[in-house]
Amino acid sequence: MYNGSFEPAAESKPIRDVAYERLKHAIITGELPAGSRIVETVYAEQLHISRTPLREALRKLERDGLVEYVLRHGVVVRAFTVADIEEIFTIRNAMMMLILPSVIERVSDKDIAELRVLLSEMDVAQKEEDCDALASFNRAFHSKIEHLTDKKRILRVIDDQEEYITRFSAVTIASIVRRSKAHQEHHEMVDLLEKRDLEGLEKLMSHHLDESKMTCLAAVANRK
Amino acid sequence: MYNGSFEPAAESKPIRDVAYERLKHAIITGELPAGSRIVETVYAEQLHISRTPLREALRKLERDGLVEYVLRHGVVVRAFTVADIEEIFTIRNAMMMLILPSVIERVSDKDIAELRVLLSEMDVAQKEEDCDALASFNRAFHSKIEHLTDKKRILRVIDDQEEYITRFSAVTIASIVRRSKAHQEHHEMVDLLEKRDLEGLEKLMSHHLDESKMTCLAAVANRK
DNA sequence: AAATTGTACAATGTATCCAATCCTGAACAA
DNA sequence: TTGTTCAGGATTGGATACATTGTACAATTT
Repeated sequence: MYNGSFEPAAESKPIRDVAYERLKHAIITGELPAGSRIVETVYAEQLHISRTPLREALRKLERDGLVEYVLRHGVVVRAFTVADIEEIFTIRNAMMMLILPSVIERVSDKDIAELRVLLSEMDVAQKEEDCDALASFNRAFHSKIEHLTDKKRILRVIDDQEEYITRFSAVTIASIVRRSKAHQEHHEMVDLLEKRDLEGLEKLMSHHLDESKMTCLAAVANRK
Repeated sequence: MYNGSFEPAAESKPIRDVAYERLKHAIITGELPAGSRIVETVYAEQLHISRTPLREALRKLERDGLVEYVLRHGVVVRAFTVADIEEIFTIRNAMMMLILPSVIERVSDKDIAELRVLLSEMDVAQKEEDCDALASFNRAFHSKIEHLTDKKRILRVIDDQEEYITRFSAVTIASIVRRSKAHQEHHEMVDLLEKRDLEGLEKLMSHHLDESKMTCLAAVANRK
């Protein structure tokens, strides 16, 4: 079936994965707010696919914990409480501490150079107050550092948790004060990485994540 | 469709979840060893269901990380390396440390009494060298302690990781020396819980998990 | 008016069908 | 023997059809 897009063939992945990513993105960005009911027929039609692949996507989201399945009632987007955010950052912080030694051990000069390139791009976004770009660079920056580890399973836990809070990243970055402080800390992180200073990096990263948590909690509390 | 069983109605959950649990169990117990290919039609027929719910079950297993999906080739049961086991125990240990304070805080006298009942059942299994029973009691014991926390997300991470190692629990328990030592430690744990001794419990639990990891690693290494 | 029952519609649960792709192996040529 | 091609079966990907369940609301009864 022709879906109206101009993807140049390839069609490298199953349509269910496309649906999965679309829905996940919609949930993470808040386009589909907590409590939204996802009716199979509606979204199948909207994505121009049949119910079968859509349902497979929903099963994945279910295991991700992003949606909740109610027996014979379909799936509903799950809500996040303050306690959830607390836990997510707690997990993320603890896991980060577990991988940092391997990150320090494995980081190459090339990696550091690449991180500095990213930083310079972030400098621009920071100066221009382009929050969207900053949010995406932010994520790329942290992701790049995390992926220096060889601990694949721990990394996966971190990635999973980060996915949950991506929906709040725009909110977090909106705080001008925090934004400039965080930006500075990113520079410091690369410096510490270059010096292979594990202890310093542990302290800074832990602090960085704590601050991020605080801003996130404050932002979410304000929402109400 | 009538499936030949005598379940007295209820039929509380979708057939896809039954398939999911069956397959998960088969993978965890090793009935489906690493590398096994799961052909949809074969297992659909075997479980007397159609491919649709089976595929939904596979998508869940995929997100669990228990099987790997190969494009247009279906799913294959994933293998566990020594590094995987290392990481799983590392994660489990770190997460356990995060929830223990809340466990100590929330444990009631009733909980302790129930744990002591479990312990006495384990005494019997230990004396009779009933390894199967012991393995299942073991899991119940740890599960009960962990579920005393109110940190649902951290608990979920722990549960996820434990699922992965359940397939090795029988192997771990087979070691007579470790078995009796572990049994003793379980008694000590309840004592420390009763005394609300957080620090002592942290130390013991961490040690307990480390020993468990060692035994597990040794057993897996021997396999080769 | 309140409660209850009946009925139609809407949504999920499951099965089946068709299409696209991949793998295998036989046939054949170099 | 070795490589190549092509036919056919096996298997996944996706769409559709059918079955079951739940819900809302109207009609009816008390």
